[in-house]
Amino acid sequence: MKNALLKNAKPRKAQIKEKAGQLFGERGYSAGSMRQLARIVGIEAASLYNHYASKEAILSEICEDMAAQFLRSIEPLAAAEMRPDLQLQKMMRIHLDVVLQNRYAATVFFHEWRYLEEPYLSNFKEARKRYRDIFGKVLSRGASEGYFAIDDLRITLSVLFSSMNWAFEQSGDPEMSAEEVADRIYKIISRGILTDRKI
Amino acid sequence: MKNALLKNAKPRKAQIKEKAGQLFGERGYSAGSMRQLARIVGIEAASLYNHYASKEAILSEICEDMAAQFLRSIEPLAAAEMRPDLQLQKMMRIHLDVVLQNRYAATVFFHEWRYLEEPYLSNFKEARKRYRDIFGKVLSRGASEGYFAIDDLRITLSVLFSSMNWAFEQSGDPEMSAEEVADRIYKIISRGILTDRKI
DNA sequence: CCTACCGATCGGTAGG
DNA sequence: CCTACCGATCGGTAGG
Repeated sequence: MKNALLKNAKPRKAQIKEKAGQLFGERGYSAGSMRQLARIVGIEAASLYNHYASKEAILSEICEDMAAQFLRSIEPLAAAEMRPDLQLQKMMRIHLDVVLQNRYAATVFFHEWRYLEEPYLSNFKEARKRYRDIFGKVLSRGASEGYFAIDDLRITLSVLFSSMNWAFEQSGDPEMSAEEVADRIYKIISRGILTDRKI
Repeated sequence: MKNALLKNAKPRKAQIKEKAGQLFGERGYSAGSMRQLARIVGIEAASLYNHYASKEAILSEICEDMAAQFLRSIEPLAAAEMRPDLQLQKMMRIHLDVVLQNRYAATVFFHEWRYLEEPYLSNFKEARKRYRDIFGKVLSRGASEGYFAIDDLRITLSVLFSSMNWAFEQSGDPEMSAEEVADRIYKIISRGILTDRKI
């Protein structure tokens, strides 16, 4: 009986969230209206408010979901003991896998988080920092163990995440798997594009 | 006499464009209204339309300006004959210099161009492609001359531009010069972060 | 989940 | 460059 109630309530809410991710990802949070969202979902605009208290509540849930999924996916691997270069490569594969499997929500997560208000904004930034620090820790350990030469951790992290988060931005359809893309980016960042040839 | 007329007309229009870059960069194009812009400039909203025909006209001019400045800045260097690795490094310095000297407009250029409508959108994309191809050509030449090892040009360009265009995103104030940042990114992309140590 | 509706704000225009 | 104003649309609420 409780199940029956949830069965009616949950899919609609999840559907709203999914379509909102699509709408906000394609048009942007500000430009995508609740009426447009309602039309996509197939209900009236007012009915959206039976599932979410506000437009921002939808955005914050999308961002929180993505933050949780990124963290949940990376944590087992972050705790593993392995060579830092191999660990970094695997973490990049996982990160890009999460991005590719949530392309719309990930776009919102990367682009639209700035429309969050407090306290959502601080929560978001904190989760993002925690995630970033997990990668930072691997880089630091790799440096102290002699695997990595890192001049500036902040810039290295910036290059790492920029490369990963915008890898699927331009192309409409991904011709490559997340793993392929991850490995190609990993190769560039780990070995560089210079050959050994010296002139 | 003609000068006197221009002297009154031009600064106000340039001021609107500058403040619009700031507004659209900070709040986003959709969320930044013409009334907010008017207030920042210090005139009434209706008066903005004496200088620009529409909100989108302001956005398109900001984007066109940036596209022109990027192209104009890089072209002399792109035509020079020099070692491709050194050429790439210098081009990265120039690119980041343009970004840093136009932080707001560059933010709009990177984030808000998608709100352009035709024909502005196609013009924008074409200019961006031309600029991208200039870097692509240097990479290709470097590869064919044995300086670079490039598995996938599209991904390499994506890593290159993502790294550069989001380098100043997180930090409020830039503690580093454009040249310093460019050189650090260049080092990562050219030599990688791996040491030569083999296990 | 819908109908009916709210005040606020939007981009933009007329006319001076 | 301003006052005065337009229709459209916004996020959201009341009440059932």
